[in-house]
Amino acid sequence: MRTLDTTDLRLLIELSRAPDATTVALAQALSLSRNTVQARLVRLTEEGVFLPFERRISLDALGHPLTAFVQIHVHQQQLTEITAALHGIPEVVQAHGLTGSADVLARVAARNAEDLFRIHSRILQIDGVDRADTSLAMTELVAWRTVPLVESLLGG
Amino acid sequence: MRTLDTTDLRLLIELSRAPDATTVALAQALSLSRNTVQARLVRLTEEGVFLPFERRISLDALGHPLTAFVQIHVHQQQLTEITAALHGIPEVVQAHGLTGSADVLARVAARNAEDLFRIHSRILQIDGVDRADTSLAMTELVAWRTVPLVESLLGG
DNA sequence: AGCCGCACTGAGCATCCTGCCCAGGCGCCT
DNA sequence: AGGCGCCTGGGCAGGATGCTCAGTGCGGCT
Repeated sequence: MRTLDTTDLRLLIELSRAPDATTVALAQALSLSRNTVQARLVRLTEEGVFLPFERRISLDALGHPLTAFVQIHVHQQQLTEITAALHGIPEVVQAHGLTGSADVLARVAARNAEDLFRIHSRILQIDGVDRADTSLAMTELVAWRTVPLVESLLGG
Repeated sequence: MRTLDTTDLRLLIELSRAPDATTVALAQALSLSRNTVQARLVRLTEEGVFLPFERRISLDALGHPLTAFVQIHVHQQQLTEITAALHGIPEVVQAHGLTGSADVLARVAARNAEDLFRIHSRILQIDGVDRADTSLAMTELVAWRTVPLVESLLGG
């Protein structure tokens, strides 16, 4: 993958500041020509720099204000089936396979405490799952951010 | 917060399918008038249904292909200062305060193994941090998704 | 030096979208 | 019946889009 240059990074920052800016607005914000911005946007898109729009949908707004992390201990041989089962639970918003012990960290969205309990049980019932420890997220101490990292790449 | 109705949810799904669709395109995709779609989009925006654009920036593309979860044990009295310190580390992409033991789950993006080690050390050096256990994410078994949850709300 | 490739620029043009307005229809609740 | 909220269809000016093309500046290559 090509390394993003300064122009790309500045474009990303400006886009974060004004997600709905027109190409023209972006161009004059960065003191570039419209053609350049347009070409960059196309290239960034083709390179997969932009993750799916899904990521911008608020779980809060969907009536699922609770976030929980479920640490799942599994029989590694059945990881494929377990992954498929997790896909079948819409409240499982994301899941990662971790190093070390054979376990999975799943991120779950729930309506309330009992809803969370229900989902937890459902995960436990998956074949090959040994144990599941749920931790409820109280506060988002650091809200998802990428801009600081982008800025650090700019040599800020 | 108002509960999203069927039209809102369908709009979110269509937006996920075609993030750059024009209002006109969305309107005919949902068999609605342009005015309706426009009004809905404004309302959804005002209600904060759309999270910041930042969330769509790929950490991979930024040259940080490694994702790690750092479980941080802290002195709860100093949580405010610790949070500020975490904000000072650009590689800390997100952090949650968890229930139970007094700890924080931070999500970290790193260039490579040594970079991760460096960040880990930097977290450890924060005043008030007792311990920090890093788990490297090998695979994203379930990539971030919200659409299944939206669909389940539609009664699918 | 001379040449090439690459990226950016500025201009132009037809088409389409946007943001805004208004009048009217329909279902729902009081 | 009347009022309210929401959707529709129409209209309109201004602006954005997608595309093309010629020109320019810069670095690398021979």
